[in-house]
Amino acid sequence: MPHAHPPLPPAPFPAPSHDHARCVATALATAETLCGERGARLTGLRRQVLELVWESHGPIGAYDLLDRLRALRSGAAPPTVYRALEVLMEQGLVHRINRLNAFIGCAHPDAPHEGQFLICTRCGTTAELDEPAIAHAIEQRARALGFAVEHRTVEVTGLCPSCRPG
Amino acid sequence: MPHAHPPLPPAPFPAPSHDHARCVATALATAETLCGERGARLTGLRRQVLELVWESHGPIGAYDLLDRLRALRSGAAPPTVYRALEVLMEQGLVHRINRLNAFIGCAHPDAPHEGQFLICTRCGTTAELDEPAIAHAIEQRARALGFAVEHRTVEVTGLCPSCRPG
DNA sequence: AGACTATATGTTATAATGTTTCATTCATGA
DNA sequence: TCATGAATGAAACATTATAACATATAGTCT
Repeated sequence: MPHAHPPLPPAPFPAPSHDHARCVATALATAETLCGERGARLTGLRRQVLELVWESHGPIGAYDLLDRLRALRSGAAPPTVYRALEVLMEQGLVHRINRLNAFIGCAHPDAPHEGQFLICTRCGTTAELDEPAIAHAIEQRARALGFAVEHRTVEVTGLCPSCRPG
Repeated sequence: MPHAHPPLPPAPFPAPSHDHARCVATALATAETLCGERGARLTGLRRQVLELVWESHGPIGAYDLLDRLRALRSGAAPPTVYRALEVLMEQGLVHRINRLNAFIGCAHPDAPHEGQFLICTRCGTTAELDEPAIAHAIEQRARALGFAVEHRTVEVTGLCPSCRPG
């Protein structure tokens, strides 16, 4: 059994009608497991924030998260959200989309990585890729210039299969 | 003479000691020419802002620009800078680095394009690439997923040749 | 030139995003 | 149980960006 893949994450662009509650539940369960293995603490607050991030179908801003969090925790303030997000990002459970000043649940949190994102400008649905060809193309050119890569940000906007005409 | 290249822009990572005043002068002259050809108006203000952007060796934030601009125009306010930057970006004379909330002069303003950036985290020097292999790797994967690309953001941090050890 | 028009800039206020600081609470282990 | 460090609460503040409206300037037409 050379390829014992873990259960596959949702397809890059899930059907608009998919059972998103299930995505959320799976993501939370995975997060619990990973944090358990790592000795990281997925506290009530962090779990709530992660759940809110996942409940959004696309990237969601910190202040939108804050609004939603306040329904659960009346005293929530900006640092409440930002601190939780910081930990979640450290654990690779959430990614930041710089272009949008927004956050999204990581589709492949098992191993640390930096995602590559395809962001639909119409419906907001965002697919996370982890495409070696892209990373290699960047790495190769950087190396040729003597540049030692630390972090790669790849954020692509456009129209997802459901939104594009034709 | 099949390849009548325009004068080459500075190498991706210019030596720290290079004559930057010359870079600035060249960039401004090019901007004048391009705007003239296009019927775009490179006003005094826009020219000043473009010059300030170029005078910085790396990406520079809008409020840093504003501080410097105020030495030239006492009444300058945030919109003064942002509006100038907007026009300069429309003309492809300046790029925005989302990761840094900062702006940088475009190295190849002749044709419209989206740059790919290698940003040194130590000295701030930033190289602009326009590497088809990177764009193609992204394009190909997107196409395979049925995603129609509009804009590509590629921002890579790391250490430039002058700053990296060894 | 004079009047008209569109563009550009000045000015003030405000929105949106993100951080610092210090106090308090909570979990954990000696 | 008490000491410790981590997590959260709470208030203020910093940074980045835009909205709205007034004024000025440049280009055009007659």
